[in-house]
Amino acid sequence: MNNDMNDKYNPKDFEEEIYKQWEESKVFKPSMDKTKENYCIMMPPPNVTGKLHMGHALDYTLQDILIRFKRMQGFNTLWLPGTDHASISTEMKVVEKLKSEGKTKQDLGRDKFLEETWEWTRLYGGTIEEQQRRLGCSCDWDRKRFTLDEGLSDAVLEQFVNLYKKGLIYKGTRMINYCPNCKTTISDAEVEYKEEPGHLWHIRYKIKDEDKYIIVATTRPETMLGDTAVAVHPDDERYQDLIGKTCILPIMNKEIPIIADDFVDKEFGTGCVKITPAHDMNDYQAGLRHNLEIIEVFDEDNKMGNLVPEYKGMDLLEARKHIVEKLKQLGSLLKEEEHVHNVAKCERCKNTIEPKVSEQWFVSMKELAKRAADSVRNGEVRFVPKKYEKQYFNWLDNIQDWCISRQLWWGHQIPAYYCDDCGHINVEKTTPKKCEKCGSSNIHQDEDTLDTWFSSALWPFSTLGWPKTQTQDYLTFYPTNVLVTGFDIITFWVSRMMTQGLEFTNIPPFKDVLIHGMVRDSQGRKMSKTLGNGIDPNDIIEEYGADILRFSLLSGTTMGNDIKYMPEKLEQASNFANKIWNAAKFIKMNLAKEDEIIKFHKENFNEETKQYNDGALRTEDKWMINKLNKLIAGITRNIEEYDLGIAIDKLYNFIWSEFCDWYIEMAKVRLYNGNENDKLQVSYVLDYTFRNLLKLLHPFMPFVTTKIYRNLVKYDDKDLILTKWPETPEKLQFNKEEETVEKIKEIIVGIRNVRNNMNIHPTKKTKLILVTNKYEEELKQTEGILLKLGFGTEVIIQNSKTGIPEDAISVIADGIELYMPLEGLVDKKEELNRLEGEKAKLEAEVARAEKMLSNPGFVNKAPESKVNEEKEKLKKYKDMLLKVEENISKMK
RNA sequence: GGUCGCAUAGCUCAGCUGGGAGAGCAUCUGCCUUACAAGCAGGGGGUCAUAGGUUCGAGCCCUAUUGCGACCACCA
Repeated sequence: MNNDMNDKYNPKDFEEEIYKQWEESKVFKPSMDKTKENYCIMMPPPNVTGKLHMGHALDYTLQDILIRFKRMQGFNTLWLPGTDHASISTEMKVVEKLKSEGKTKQDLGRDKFLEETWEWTRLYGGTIEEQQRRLGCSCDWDRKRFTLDEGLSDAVLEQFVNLYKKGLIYKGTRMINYCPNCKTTISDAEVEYKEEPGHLWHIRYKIKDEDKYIIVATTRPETMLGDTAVAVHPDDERYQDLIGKTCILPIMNKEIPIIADDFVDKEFGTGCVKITPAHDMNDYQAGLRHNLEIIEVFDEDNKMGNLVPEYKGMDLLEARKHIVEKLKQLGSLLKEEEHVHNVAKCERCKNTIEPKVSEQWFVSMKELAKRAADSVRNGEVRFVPKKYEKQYFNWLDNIQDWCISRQLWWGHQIPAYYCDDCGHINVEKTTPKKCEKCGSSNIHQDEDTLDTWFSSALWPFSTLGWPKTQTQDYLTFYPTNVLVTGFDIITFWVSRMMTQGLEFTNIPPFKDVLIHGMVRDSQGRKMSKTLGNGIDPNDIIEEYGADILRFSLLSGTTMGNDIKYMPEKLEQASNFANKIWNAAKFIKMNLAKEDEIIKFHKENFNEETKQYNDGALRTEDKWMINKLNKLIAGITRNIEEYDLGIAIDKLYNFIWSEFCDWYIEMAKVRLYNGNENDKLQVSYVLDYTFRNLLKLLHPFMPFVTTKIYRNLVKYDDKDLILTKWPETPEKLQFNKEEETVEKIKEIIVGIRNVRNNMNIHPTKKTKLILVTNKYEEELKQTEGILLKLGFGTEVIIQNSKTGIPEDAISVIADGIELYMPLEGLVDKKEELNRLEGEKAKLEAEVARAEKMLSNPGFVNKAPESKVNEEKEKLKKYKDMLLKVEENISKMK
């Protein structure tokens, strides 16, 4: 046994060291044992330059628990880590850095910029990996992947070329979301909407050749320069006479048509909408329907264009002021009212999105999406919890084509090559020498790169070698077993892995999708940089240790619900770790010799029948083992069903209450009585039970359990991480002994209760006189326990109440009466009070049971077992009530 | 606007297919009992949001209402 457990629980002493040992001894790697079932999880790749935050910590903890559990169960497990190149955010960071040096990315040129960015990722890229190690992640670092590494880039090219040749990728002119700050297009999924206060301006446009006006309402008057129509609802009685006429656009003094289109909401504003097809999604669609001209008001840099020279180059908000002023002067502005509206924002940088008409690359999603949705609908893939299916279906059923081209350099450059002579687009994995159509060698590659999620979508199989499908890893681990991620990423990532996985491998990339909630602060707010309310998991690991962080993230949570992060949980977790630590110290200190314990096991446990020899164990040992077996079955089922919060709380309560508070206390009787055989026997069970509890707890708190496990009896050389997950032999059942000890516990609690009530000091001990006709044998076997835990000087078991002093304090249990003679110390009045209280409780119980049993509905319709249960309770409580009443009358 | 979720002890939350309301923290009382005062023992505290319904029986199932939250769509 190691000799290093004398101090207090201090995770700093061993967490990093243990992790290093694990990593060096390669225990995280799959066994590749072909006789075993495979189990694989792909770690959602964090941004390469990211830092570990609470959401990650939760995500990785859940995965690590599942992986460690399956590994212990003997599966051939792979947990594959890696990072994502995160095109926009990484590029933005490098652009920022250049800016601080007074440079732009154009100054450097593409190649130089990419070099710079690689350098940047090398500089900041290792941070999160180190933090994952600190957290205890048991992933196979040798298989680590990066979305821009060679293999994954090849997979991306394969994907693009393949989809293009099938016609599922196309280049087209559409209205897309453009972020003026990131200077790139983004997909629908990357847009979020935020309510913002603004204004609604009512502007009148004169009807041509008439002395009438049509009034439109707009939140963006600066776009009016590009208006090419005014629309009303076709059924709107107010404007029937105007449909088909034209009106004069103020400032531009241009004639534009008044059209009817049913996208117009009659109720909103004036019921008339100005149509600016170049700068609004709906207007664009209307423009297409009515064949309207598309006039761009803004230039490339999102400044005012040259429609009105006076405004050229102006910032948009600046121009808005000028235009509103101008409209006032012209008498065209009728009203300006406060108006709260939803504004599209860039998910990455929070800047306002500018809808823009532009030529981009798209993935045609309809068919792909249908297949992805169906495979969840038909049960091939299961969401846990199920409620998140809705979100998934909602997205896929209403999907738009996916804009995948980005005006960025950091990422996979689009493998499309344009012929400068004939204009043909060549799409190939490698740079073509000649145009496939005209043979010209004047060709150039598309400047744009692909959406980051285009490569992430392949993660479950590109990491295993795809498009090479004959590799051992691919054949062994694909499809993966479970994807663990937050609900916020279902649309971005889960749905895309599903569509691409099904398209390219014909199998869903995972069987289960485990969705967890968000980690919020103690007031339920999102953790954010601007609020400054974020809790840094690295600080917690530093101060409390990884086990504590892991426990605190799981205890008292339900899968899929948000987690309010309470700092108090850290205290609870620390206390728990400390409790286990102390229990370990106690066991280590008092245990019989190791070789004797091993010998005891060999001599008394039959490996074939999985049973103990008669007499090998005492009643309380059997109670402990029986309860342990039930726990093992429960925890195993909980983990398999992803009820990890329930599992850890069960373990907490079991270890603390059943094992520490009861069994260890009972064990002291035999440890301290000077009998070597007793000591050996109880040592064996202490070690056996604790060893199994550590196994159950290991996936949740891997470090402290490993540290302690190394101090227990060594049956073999296996470290805890590789030991076999406990099983529950069906034959090893001690239900009767369990019942007996529960009965003893009931008596002991009764004794403590009474003593506490009467303020009897622990040093004042009493005779314990037990009256029973039912449990004589059981009580004899457990005398020692009663004596120690019941503060007894002597245990006397008898069949009748003869010889018991009248003023003895009584504890009445079902089938057992206990009397404690306390000569003179008893306050008769107090005791009578207490007994009256007991009596009232029992009377209530009797009344309740009688009421149920006198209800013909219950007796006739409830299951027989329930009725019998109630009958037994009634009998029991009536019996106890009788005894209490007897004692009351005796006292009086 | 559409969809979904949540409402249980002072606080944070559990509560499996309906069968006597639980945990942690906080609080109160008594204990330095040879693993642990980061502890031990005991106690108090809940018309399970509201109103109906189904049922012999509802925290749990159904309907409506109220309050909170999330996602999607988006109204110029």
